Amino acid sequence: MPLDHALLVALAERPASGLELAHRFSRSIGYFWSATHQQIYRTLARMDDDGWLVSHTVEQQGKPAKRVYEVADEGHRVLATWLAEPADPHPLRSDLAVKMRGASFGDRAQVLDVVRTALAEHHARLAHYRYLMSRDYPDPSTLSGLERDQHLVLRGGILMEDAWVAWLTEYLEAHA
Amino acid sequence: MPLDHALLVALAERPASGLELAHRFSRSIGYFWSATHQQIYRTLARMDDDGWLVSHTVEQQGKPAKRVYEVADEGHRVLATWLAEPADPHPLRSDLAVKMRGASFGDRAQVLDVVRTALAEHHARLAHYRYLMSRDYPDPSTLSGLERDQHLVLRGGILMEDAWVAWLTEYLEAHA
DNA sequence: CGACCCTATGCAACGAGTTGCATGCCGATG
DNA sequence: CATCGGCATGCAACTCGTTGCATAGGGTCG
Repeated sequence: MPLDHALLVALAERPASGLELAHRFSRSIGYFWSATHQQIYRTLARMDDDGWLVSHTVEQQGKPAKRVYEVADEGHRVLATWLAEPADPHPLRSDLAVKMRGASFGDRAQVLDVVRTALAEHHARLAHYRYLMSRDYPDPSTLSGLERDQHLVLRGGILMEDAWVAWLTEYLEAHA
Repeated sequence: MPLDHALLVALAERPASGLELAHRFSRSIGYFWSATHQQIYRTLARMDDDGWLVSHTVEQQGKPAKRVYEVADEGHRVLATWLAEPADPHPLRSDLAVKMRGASFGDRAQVLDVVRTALAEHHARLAHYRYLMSRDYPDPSTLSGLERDQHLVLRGGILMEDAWVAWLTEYLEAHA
């Protein structure tokens, strides 16, 4: 599984410590890729062992020292190779879809509540993405390279959330 | 992870053997939820042990006997309870999104090829979903209960694939 | 009839992801 | 000053998912 590669991309964008990565993954990146700090620490240690990364400790004032990782030459090679490989798209894997499909085997009113809660969540995410979009990329036509790609991935998040909102809204209307 | 519950829904719709479920999961259901036969066999055995299912062997002509599972009372209780619980939506977990974001750290032309391949795949899925839609639900307004839910989930698949196609198309156009 | 594929089930081993907990230091709050 | 929360890292145990392989019967094609 390419948590390795997601971390390589994140570290290629900017070197960071384990906890900083955990924060990034629960913010901007994390809307597209989740990971706990455990997983991140373990994976960083392994990639360091394998020579994909180099690390050094950084002393801080008023905080414990942190271990900052950056991508080594070997890591850049691994990343470039992986980027050129075909990506197999895996399906939704969504609890909610299973619940919607199975609603007639339980209390339908309760399932509709679950769907309403999920819809509110997706609305909130969509609003947050739009906020990030206007804050970070007010003028998309001027972007290039890394920033353009980041912008386009955020754009994908918006399209996905739009689709979720449309879907759940349709579901609720059909059961109104 | 709710492979358990996905199987309960599938078996509540219609009792089946392990292999039949594996086939269903690689066809209609599998577009929204993938599972290998291994996983299915193991999970069925555990659910049977736990009393969620009852099973009996069915002799066949010209084929080995199969073990058909159906949902027991306990399984129906578990399913109804689970259906009423809130569902936490987890994010994309998409290799492709990571590759698009990291494209500037590799050979961009190759990444664009990867994206083109994925786009073709999503186009194909979309066409297949539309085919299933017109074949199985030619007149959606007349549906009710289970069939209506199945229809709405397929509809969700179409909306998701639409979003993917739009996203990848935008990405390719931005890098044209 | 031998090779091969399909049905049908399953074991074993591994890798990935989750959960709970532990450590140690610092700063702030009461 | 004692406690609590945040920073920073990590161990251990568990579950979930994947991969490779095994078995055993039957059908088909050259």
